[in-house]
Amino acid sequence: MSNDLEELYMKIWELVASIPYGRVTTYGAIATTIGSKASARFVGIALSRCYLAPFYVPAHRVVNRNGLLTGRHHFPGNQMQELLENENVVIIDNQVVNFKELFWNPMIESSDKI
DNA sequence: TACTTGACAAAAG
DNA sequence: CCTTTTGCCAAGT
Repeated sequence: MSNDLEELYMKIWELVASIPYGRVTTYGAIATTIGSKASARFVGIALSRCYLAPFYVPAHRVVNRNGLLTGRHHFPGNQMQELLENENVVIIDNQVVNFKELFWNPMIESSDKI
């Protein structure tokens, strides 16, 4: 695997790791923040391989642009939803309630604020 | 090497 | 409002 690719993975993983507790973001937003090198699809790939990350990646805080938990089948059982609920995120019908309010924009809020 | 898949998204019909 | 199309790009087979 090329180093360029690994660097891109690292950027994505780091960004995901910086998502505040109890907040969520989207694949597209991450891709936009990383730059033109990335695409929303690529972010999905990076997360599917987040077990390669040298640190913990809270992938459950990343949902699709509708607030839908499309990545849930990559977690054992119902863990994605359970993890979010542990962070006081309410989920109904595989969708994040208050998604608009809980959405964390990595471009604007990227590390502090809330 | 070629074809298919997919943790996406935006636009068109 | 729902389905299809298109762009995207690495990974798996």
